[in-house]
Parts: sequence; C-alpha cells; structure tokens
Amino acid sequence: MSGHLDLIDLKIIESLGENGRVRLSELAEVVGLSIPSVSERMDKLQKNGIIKHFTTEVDERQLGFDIQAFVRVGVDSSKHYKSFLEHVMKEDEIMECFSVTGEGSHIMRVMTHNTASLEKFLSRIQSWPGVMSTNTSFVLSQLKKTRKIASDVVRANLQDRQVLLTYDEKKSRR
Amino acid sequence: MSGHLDLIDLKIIESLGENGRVRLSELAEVVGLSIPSVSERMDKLQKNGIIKHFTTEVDERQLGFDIQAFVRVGVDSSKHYKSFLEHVMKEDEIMECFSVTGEGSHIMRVMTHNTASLEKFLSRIQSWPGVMSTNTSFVLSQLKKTRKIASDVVRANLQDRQVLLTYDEKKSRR
DNA sequence: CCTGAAATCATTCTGGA
DNA sequence: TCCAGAATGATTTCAGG
Repeated sequence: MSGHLDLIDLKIIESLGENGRVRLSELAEVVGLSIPSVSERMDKLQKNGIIKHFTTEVDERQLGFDIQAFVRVGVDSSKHYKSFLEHVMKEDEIMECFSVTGEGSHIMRVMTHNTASLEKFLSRIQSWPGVMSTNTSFVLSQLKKTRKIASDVVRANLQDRQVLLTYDEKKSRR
Repeated sequence: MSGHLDLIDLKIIESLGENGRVRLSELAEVVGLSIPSVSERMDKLQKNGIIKHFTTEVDERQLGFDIQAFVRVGVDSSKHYKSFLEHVMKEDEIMECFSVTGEGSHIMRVMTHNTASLEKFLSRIQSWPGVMSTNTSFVLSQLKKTRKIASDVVRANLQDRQVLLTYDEKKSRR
C-alpha cells in the first residue's frame, strides 16, 4: 500500500482542496519545506491515488443547466446490471451515480436544461431493461458544499489504522 | 449580466474541468489563442462567477473515510430553518446539503469514519430542533462521476438564451 | 530533503486589427 | 473590443549532494 502519510501531506492535500491551482512556492511556504520536496510529495500522492484529479468547479446555471435533481432508481441488478451501467455511462445528464442501500438500488445526480429535457430523460431511463422504479427530487438550492477534509479528523482516522505518523514521531524514530 | 460566452470559453472551461492545473501555454495551444488572451479569458470567467473554484479530488477512503451515505432529512423549516443551517455548516461530516422536493426537505451527503461515528452523527442531527425524520442510505460504490460539461449540450442550452455566439458568427458580424 | 542553476511559465505593457 | 508580441519577473524542474 501507499506507504505513510504525515501531517505535511495532509496540509498539502488540504491546501490543494482549497485552491487546486495553488503554486508550489506557496505550498512550500505553508508546509515549511522546499519547493522540490513539495513537488515530489505531490507526485507521490498522485501516484498513490490519494490525489485523484485536479478540477474546476463551474456555475452550471450560467451554462444553461437550470435543473438539478436526485433520481432514485430501482434496478433489478442481478440480470441487468451490465446494461444499466452502460446506459448510465452514456447519459450526459447523469453527473454521478451511486449504488446504495435502502429503497431503490441507485441514486443519480442529474443535471439538465429544463423540465422538458428532464421529462425526456426520465422516460428514457424508465425504458431501460431492469429499471423498475424511479423517484425524482428536484434540487431547489444547495445549502452547503465543502471540500474541507478536516485534518484533525483525518489524523484521528489514520492513527486508528496506524497509517499516519506525525512529523515529530518520524523524526524521533531515526 | 456576464456578457457573452463563445466556443473558446467553453473549450477553456472543458479543459479546466479535465485538468484544473493545466498550464496556460497548453490551454493556449488547445484553443488556438495566445497565452495572454487565454489568461484574460480565465480572469473574466472567474470574475463572472462561471469558474467558481479550482480544487482537487482525493480518495477519501485512503484518508480513512470508509462510510459515505445520503441522509434525507425532514425539517420543519418554517420555524427552525436558521438553526438547521447553522448546524449543517458546523458538522464536518456533512459534505453537501441540498434543499429538495419530495419526502423530506433536505438531502445531505455525509462522509465519516465508521458505523460508530455515523451512528453518533445521526443521533446528533435527530436532536436538532425541527428535525422530524431521517432516512439513511449507505453508499456501496460510486459507478460514475463526471465533470464533463458536454459542450454541445451547453452550446444548445446557451443558444436558446442567445448568450452564446460561435466564433465564426462573431467574426462575420464585424 | 536541500541548494542553485537552467528552463519554463505567467504577467504586464504596448501596439495593431 | 479583442488579440499578439516582447520584456520582465516568477515559478518549476533538474542536477548534485
């Protein structure tokens, strides 16, 4: 597995979450290392898959996506799982799809232009083989969105699994 | 309002979605403009709020968040909306919270360490004033996550509103 | 993990279409 | 109004220790 994370890695992850385009020079200042060291850590974090992706959040409304909805779908997944997955991948309106417990087998977050296009979308998915039910909730507004990985929480989590050593602990082991 | 978007802006937005740390030099090459022009467009897109945020996606599992869940909450929002919002903001486990139609008034995406911490979290929110019901669905896996703004869809959307002109259209108007 | 040099990149300013 | 080129300053990468 990925080796060990320390608090400096967590700070790097935290800063990158707040500003994915932060400069190495700034990161280096924040964590107290040289620029090449920070760069190396970033590479390693990507290679380990802890950093998955750099991206940019946009205002979808301004791009013409006025409707956002959660669609809960019940799929007879034993037989139709593969074709369901293929359909999900193909539909541009489906931004995310989760397999979940509870009523229905999947939750999809859907973004579309207007009620007409949503209606079309819904009738489309209802025609997929294995889809037994759908239940749609419109998003009226988003109250909260955070990418903040509370690093004290993470630290506690990882100490449980002994994946993490603090910087001081590492030092004293040498 | 924000002025006009053209296909070059959409390409920029698309590229930044795929790689939030892409270099201006690369962007310039992709869209066929000079670096200063691309830089100017990016600034404008940020100023208009179309680009909201640069961020980094991480593998939360590797950071010790094994449990992800959707929690649907019914809140007596008329009286208790303000205190509900304050609680939502304070809880680090709540990554996102949406006001929605349908059963319950809100959907929250929650990330936490293990079932024990989820249980504590759930009993905490059930004690908030105005919270009448909760319904939790565990996330078993995420089948899809895309940031792809299909630019042909966007283009169609925006043409509806006449916000967008293609590059060629603009040229021929001069 | 650091330093220091070399290469690359971003920004600003200026003028042109 | 929007864009390109040149100069300056900042950043990143690479080598060696």
